[in-house]
Amino acid sequence: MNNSDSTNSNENFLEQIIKNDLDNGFDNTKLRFRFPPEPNGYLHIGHAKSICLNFGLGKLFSAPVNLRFDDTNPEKENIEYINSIKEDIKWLGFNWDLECYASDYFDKLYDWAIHLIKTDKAYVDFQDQETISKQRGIPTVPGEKSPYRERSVNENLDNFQKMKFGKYNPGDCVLRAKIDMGSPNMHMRDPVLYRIMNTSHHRTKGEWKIYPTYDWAHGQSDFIEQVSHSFCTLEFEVHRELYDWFLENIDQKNKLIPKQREFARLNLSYTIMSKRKLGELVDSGLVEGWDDPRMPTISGLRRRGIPPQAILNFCEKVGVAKRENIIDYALLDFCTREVLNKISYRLMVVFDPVELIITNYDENKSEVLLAENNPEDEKYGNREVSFSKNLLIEREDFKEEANRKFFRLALGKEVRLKNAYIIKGESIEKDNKGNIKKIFCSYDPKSKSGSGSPESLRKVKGTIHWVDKNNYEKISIDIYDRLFKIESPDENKSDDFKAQLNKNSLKTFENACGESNINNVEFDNYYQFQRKGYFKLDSRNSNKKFNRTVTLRDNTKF
RNA sequence: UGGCUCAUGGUGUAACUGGUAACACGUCUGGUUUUGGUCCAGAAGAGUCUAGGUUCGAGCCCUAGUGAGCCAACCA
Repeated sequence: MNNSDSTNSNENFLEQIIKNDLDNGFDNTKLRFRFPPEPNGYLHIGHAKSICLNFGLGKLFSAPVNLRFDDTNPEKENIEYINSIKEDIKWLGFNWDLECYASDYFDKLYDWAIHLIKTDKAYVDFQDQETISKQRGIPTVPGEKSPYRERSVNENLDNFQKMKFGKYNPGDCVLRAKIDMGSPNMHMRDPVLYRIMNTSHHRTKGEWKIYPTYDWAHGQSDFIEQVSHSFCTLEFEVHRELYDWFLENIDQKNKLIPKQREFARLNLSYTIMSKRKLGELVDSGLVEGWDDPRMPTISGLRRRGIPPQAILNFCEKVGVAKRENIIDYALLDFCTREVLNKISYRLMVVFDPVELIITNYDENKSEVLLAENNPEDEKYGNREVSFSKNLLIEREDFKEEANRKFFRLALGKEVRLKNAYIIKGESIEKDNKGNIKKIFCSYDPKSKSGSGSPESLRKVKGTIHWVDKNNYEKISIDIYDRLFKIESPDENKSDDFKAQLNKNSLKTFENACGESNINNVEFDNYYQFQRKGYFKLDSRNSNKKFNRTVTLRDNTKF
């Protein structure tokens, strides 16, 4: 399960940056990383990449990793998201050092803002948002200065304090850094540090009327926590100049200055990574919730039955670089199967049953047969499965006439019943619509599986699963397909991304028939329904509903 | 006055301070198998965006193009 010796042989460019710093004399005891989610939604597989990266670096360099909630926008954030984020990280198996909140630094941030004003590097601007936006210009044309830009320090101090104490209303004014309206980098054209909001914050409640922007809060939070390396995704690359400017201009000396570096975010084919869009799917009821098994959220993957180790392996294989990418969903499937094959308990479940009658089997007889729980690991032991004259098999496992590529049951053809006997198709009975109602076959009494008899050792091409018609349990099964019809729905910038949804992403089998052992399944275990795929008990329903995690690899060619 | 970033088989990632491309997934063969699973063996598939340059030698360095992404929220 842990292929670290083969996959870790190449270090990614962020590891190389850290090693270079170490080689150049950086004190390795000063290494510290952080994972800084905004609590405005649930974490998804893209965040998993970042989590694996940051916490993985922590493990590699024996350095602490903080969990920091970037909670600077109370209008979008809430406690439910905070709790889900913590749960997901723990489920993935990581432990953070400090649990931090940007909101814990609001006082310090305020003091630094005062310092910026006093050093004539920030000012209160009373223009409306639209005017400020226009003045900022466009990337190819320099912006123009705000008429409030040259007000006196005392005036700015006074107004900023009034902002803080609620003397102004939202939209009346903002605090801006005084940097360079002519910079080719738009983020340097006097960015906003504080805006006024009357919204109550989930942690500071009504204490603040002003809230810091991302740019003003993030780097300083890294600094306060003495994070050595602050890794974020590519879109923040243009923010780096501002990140560094703030750190240079706050009144703090002789402390470690964090280094921001950027890597490419993860994209998965046929799904989306935008928290906003995922939230829209939830709000519009198009999915059952953030943890809908079709969602690329960590909670969705968990509910679907993907084990945490599979996600860890996936993130390892995906790598870390600066190139835009779309990862093939097949890679996630591979990682899932690789882990599940080793740890899942096998059961037999018939999804779409048709009756099979063994003509030469005694009507009053029944047997208890032995079946392996996991052929990959004998420690999983065996289970007992009941067998009788009347069975149920998968409708698609029978054909009246079959070509040479069809390895299953057909008239005149032999096939093995998994864990039981070799049978031969003899005849069928149809209803007046032509649907097959019953399949009659004969069995070879000496071919019992595991008996060791020459007959049991005979080579027959196909093996099919079955359940005893006199002893089975009805269960419900949800199977899933890709959420979107197109490979890269996130590329669609418009809001009608929902039009690209795959309407057939969910299919339910209400009347699947499982061997009676299905009564003993446990929620924490993973299961393989033989020949059908991997399944997990659903977390929101009774113990009779399963989610299909992923199919088995299938080379069927007929 | 535009700036920044990226470009290697179908996909993703490698290739140490230059020595004619490797690994994984996927695809295709064959073998084993009481899961058309697993496992085992093997194959095809890029000559590294283009054009120049430096060099004995360039995927790596330089120049110029081309293509893609990001930046003009009081979002993060």
